[in-house]
Amino acid sequence: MNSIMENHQHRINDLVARLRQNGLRLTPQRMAVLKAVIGSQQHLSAEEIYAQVRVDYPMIGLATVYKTIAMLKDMGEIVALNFDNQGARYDGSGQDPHPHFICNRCHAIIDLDDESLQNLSATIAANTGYHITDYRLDFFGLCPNCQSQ
Amino acid sequence: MNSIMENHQHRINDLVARLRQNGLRLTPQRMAVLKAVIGSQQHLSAEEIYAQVRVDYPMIGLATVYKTIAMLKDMGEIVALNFDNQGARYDGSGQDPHPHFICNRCHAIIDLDDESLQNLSATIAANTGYHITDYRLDFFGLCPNCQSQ
DNA sequence: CTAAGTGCAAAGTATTTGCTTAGGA
DNA sequence: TCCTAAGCAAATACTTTGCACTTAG
Repeated sequence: MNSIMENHQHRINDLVARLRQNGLRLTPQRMAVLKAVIGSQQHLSAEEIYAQVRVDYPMIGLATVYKTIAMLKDMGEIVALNFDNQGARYDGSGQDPHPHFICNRCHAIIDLDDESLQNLSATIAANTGYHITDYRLDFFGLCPNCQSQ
Repeated sequence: MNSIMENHQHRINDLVARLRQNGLRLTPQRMAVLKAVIGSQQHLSAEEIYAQVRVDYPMIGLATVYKTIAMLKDMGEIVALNFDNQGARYDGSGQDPHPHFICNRCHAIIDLDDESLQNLSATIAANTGYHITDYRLDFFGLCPNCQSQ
């Protein structure tokens, strides 16, 4: 078992425990949505999650996907990424807040993790007096593949 | 005339020139929307712009406001800020891309301009090979006023 | 004069909600 | 058994579009 799978297994165990703690139920639909989101390096839309979950659970409704997404957001398992156009994409990487790069041509969303950004919030907070709890940073441009076309 | 007003006047002159260049018309509605957005340090929503413009132009339609906003976006005069909930807010500051701070309690949006962020894009671009043309950075937390409550 | 813009209403998206039935604990 | 969650459809919120009339250039 590789480290990514171990990490997923750990998160699933953790999720199960926290559902029980809060009197929430462990349903197949919830497991399926969680696995779809955290099992993908992509940043899926609600429709894409829906399509993927339907492979194994053809009876699931889109509303259930949205409700489960909302629950996972509340639990801090996933993060919604909204952009100016279209609907949200969901980041299930489980990492602390991190920047993203969005390619304007192929629309890929790539997780970034640059050391120089780790202290970003602290620096701003110190300079302004705001109490910062979270941030969102997106870069837009062309990925290497699209640059060469 | 103070520097803010001079700056506004300059932008309006510039806008008029560029409208002419592109065969677009200079209508009272367009002027009113532009003035509402750039004349406010706030980051207004479409509805707020609509309400403000209606003071002087009671006949204007919301669709016209949206169409004008779209035009001003295309011209680079204003920037749309989308968040996870509700509708977009518009930044008419005319500055290069800059970070924002959003208070989770009073929902104020404040323009930031920290020196240490100026070279952010360049640093990331150098480290990753992506060609970065733009960025969006939002900090979330509590403003000083809301911290004390 | 004439093409672009306005204003209205209708259509589109993305997401949420209400309600009845199903199914975990 | 009991109460939360699923599934469906209807509702909502924001924004865009189509079209006949108006108006800036």
